Amino acid sequence: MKNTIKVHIADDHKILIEGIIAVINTDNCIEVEGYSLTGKQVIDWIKSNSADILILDINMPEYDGIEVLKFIRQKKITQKVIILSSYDDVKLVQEVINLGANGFLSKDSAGLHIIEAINAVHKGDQYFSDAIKNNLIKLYTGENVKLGNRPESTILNSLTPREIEVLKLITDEYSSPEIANKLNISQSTVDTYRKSLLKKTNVKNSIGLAMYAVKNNII
Amino acid sequence: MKNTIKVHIADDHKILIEGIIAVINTDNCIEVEGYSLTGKQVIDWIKSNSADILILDINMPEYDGIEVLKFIRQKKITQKVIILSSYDDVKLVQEVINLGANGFLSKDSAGLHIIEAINAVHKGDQYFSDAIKNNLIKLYTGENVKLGNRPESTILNSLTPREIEVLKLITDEYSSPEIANKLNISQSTVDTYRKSLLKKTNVKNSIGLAMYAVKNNII
DNA sequence: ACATCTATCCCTATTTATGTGGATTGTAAA
DNA sequence: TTTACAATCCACATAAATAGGGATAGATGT
Repeated sequence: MKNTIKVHIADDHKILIEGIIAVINTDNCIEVEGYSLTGKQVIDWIKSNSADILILDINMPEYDGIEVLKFIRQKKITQKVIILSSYDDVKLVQEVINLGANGFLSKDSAGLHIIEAINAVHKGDQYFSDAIKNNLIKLYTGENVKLGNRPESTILNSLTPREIEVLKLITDEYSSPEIANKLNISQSTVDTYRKSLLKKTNVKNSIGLAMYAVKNNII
Repeated sequence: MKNTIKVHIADDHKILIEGIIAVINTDNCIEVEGYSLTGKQVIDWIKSNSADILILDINMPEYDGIEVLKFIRQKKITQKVIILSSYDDVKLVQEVINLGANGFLSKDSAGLHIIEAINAVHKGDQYFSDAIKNNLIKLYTGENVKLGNRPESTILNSLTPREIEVLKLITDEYSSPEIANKLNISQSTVDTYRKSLLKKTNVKNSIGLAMYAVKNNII
C-alpha cells in the first residue's frame, strides 16, 4: 500500500520547519506537502485541503495556533491536527484537545516521535508526547476513576472572552483604572475579573497572570 | 584544503537540533561535533574544547545562553559563538555582543544562513541575520555619525547581577517582602531594585518587567 | 585621588492590587 | 422552568507597588 501521508507544517521558525522536513524525509510513507510561516498563511492554505495532517505550532504571528484551530473547527475541516508547542502546559493541551486537535508534541521530543505521532493520528488515534502524558497523570492522581465520567474541567476552567480581554490589557501594562476606562466599565468590574482570573489560573498575582498569558499565548 | 569546521549545537529543542544537523550535513566543509540540550551540558562540554564554533540558543534550562556566554568569557575560551534566538531584540544582541558572541541568528532565518554564518564567523567576521541588521539601523537612524564615538549605551543599559536576580524572583511571582526575605536584604533594597529596573527597562510596572524578562530570556 | 558603579538601607506619600463577601441582570442550556 | 454562568456592579479592609526624595560603604578603574 503506497498511499503516502501528506503533511503540512506551520511554524514561524524556518529552521525548525527544515528540521522537521529532514526528519520526515527519512520515512517514505510520509511526504511534506508544504509549509506556512504564519497563522494567516495556514488559514489561506487550509482551503486548498491538500494534506492529510497539519502540524501546527502554537506560537505564530498574525494568528496563533489556537486561533487557527478555532477556524478549522468552525469550518468543519477534516484534516487532522498535531499541535507543536514549546510548553508542556496541561491547560494548553486541554484547550487544544477541546478545539479538536488530534495530537500534541513537545518541541523537546526527538524527530522519531514526529513520525510516530503522524502515523498514530493518521490511523485515527490521538498522540501525546511522554512529558504531556506524565503531566496529565500527575494532575489526575487521586481523582475519580468511576464509570463513564469524563474528568470535569475543575482545574482547566477556561476563561471567558471578557476575562481574556482584561488579561490582555493587564499584560499590556495597563492598570485596573486604565482598563476600566478603556473598556468603559467600572473599576469594580475589572477587579472582579482580576479576582476570577487569579482563581481560575491558580497563580499568585498579576505577574503570574502575565506569565500564564505568555505560556498560553493569550498575548 | 580539507579542514572541516567543527560545530557544536546547544538548544533545548531536539527537533531544532536535528534540523540544524540536517542542514549542516548538506555542506561538506562543516561537521556537527555534537550537541547539548541544556546550559549545564554546554558548560560541561566546553572544557573538552572539541569544536571550532558553538551555536548557542539563548533560551535553555539550567543555565541560559547568556550565562553560558559569561562563563565562556570568564574562562577565556577561544571557540567562536553564534547566538540563536527567537527574538530579534536589539538589546539582546547588544548584550551578547558585549559578552563576546561572534554572530547572531534569528530562528526565522532559513538554513542557508546558518552555513553563511558559520563560514563568516570561522573566517573571523561577525555575522548577523538581516532582521537584526535592520533593527539596529532603525535604532541608530538620526543619530551621531561623527568621528569615533561609539553609540552610547543609553538605550541598552544592562542590568546588574543583583537586579537580574530580583527580576527573576519577580517573574516567579514573589512579592517584594518575599524577595527581601529570600535574599536576606531589606524590603527597601528590593524597592530600590524595582525602581531601577523600571527606569532601566523603561516599562510601566511589574507586568512590564515580567514581559521584558520573557522577551530577553531572563527567565 | 577621584569618579563611577554596585549593593545596601531609610522616610513619606499615593496609587494599585488583593481578599472577603456580597448583589443584579440577562442569556443559554437542561 | 429552574439552573448555570457571564457580565456587571458595590463596600470594606489590608497588602503591595510606585514615586520622590535621600544616604553609605565598598569595589573598580583611570
